[in-house]
Amino acid sequence: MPELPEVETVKETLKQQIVGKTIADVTVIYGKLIKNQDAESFKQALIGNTLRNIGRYGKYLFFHFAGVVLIVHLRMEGKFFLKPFSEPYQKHEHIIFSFTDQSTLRYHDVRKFGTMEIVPEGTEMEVEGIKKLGKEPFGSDFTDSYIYDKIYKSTRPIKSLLLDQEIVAGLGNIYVDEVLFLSGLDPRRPGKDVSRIEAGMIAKNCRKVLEKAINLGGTTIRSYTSSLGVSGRFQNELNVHTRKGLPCLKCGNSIEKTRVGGRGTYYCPSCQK
DNA sequence: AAGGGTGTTGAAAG
DNA sequence: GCTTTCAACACCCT
Repeated sequence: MPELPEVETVKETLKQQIVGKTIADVTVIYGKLIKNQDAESFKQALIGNTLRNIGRYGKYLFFHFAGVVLIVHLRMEGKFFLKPFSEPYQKHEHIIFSFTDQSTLRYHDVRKFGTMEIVPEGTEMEVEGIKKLGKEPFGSDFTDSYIYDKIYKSTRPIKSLLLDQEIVAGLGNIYVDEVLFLSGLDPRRPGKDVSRIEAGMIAKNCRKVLEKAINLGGTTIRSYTSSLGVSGRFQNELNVHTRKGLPCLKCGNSIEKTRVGGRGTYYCPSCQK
């Protein structure tokens, strides 16, 4: 479930549900999710600690405890479920955080791509993969010039550039397709062939798409189970993504699917040049 | 019914 | 450097 709007939704939901709870125990079933640390020291860093707050940057979640921060990336299919202690473990539940009030937070990840890492408080922005993240599309410094400077020399397709987290933090496959549709740009167009004006359209449409998606609780497609905070409604607003063969909502021509930078890509051949 | 595709990203290869 | 391909893993769809 993980692009910026979905991660934001998870963050907000979890904030309401578990901030203030104290960890009584941690059960690590699949330890490979944990980076730079063994399961035992991971547990010891958390047991007895109270969750103070939850933050987000790009697609990363930050669980703030006293002295340490737990950094989580959901990758392709990571989900959190809040369940009573008595509930038996289910398949694909890899790490269980038990709280002193008998509730448990369970990390569920069919493909096991997600990551968890504990770092000292205050060092979280220096962590590999985070320190190089680009700007999020909110805020006055996310401008046509910011985008243009990042792409104007590149031969890579504009879609790949916008998926690059070092350029825009938080966009993923769904929302990039939507941003390029609204901007009227062919996803295969090389970055060097995108004008400053068009870069401005991209900046504006990133904000538009992400804000709307956040307000609707994100997008839920191909979800096998309902997960905490992931009953999104933005799937009803998609213009191109998942709409192969359906009429373009702007011009009526058929939406096509192709492959750009190894990713499935939906676009309208007549609206996007 | 085997093979390609999947909301991601880092490492390896060219 | 910069760009492209592939691997990590399990499951769904053709």
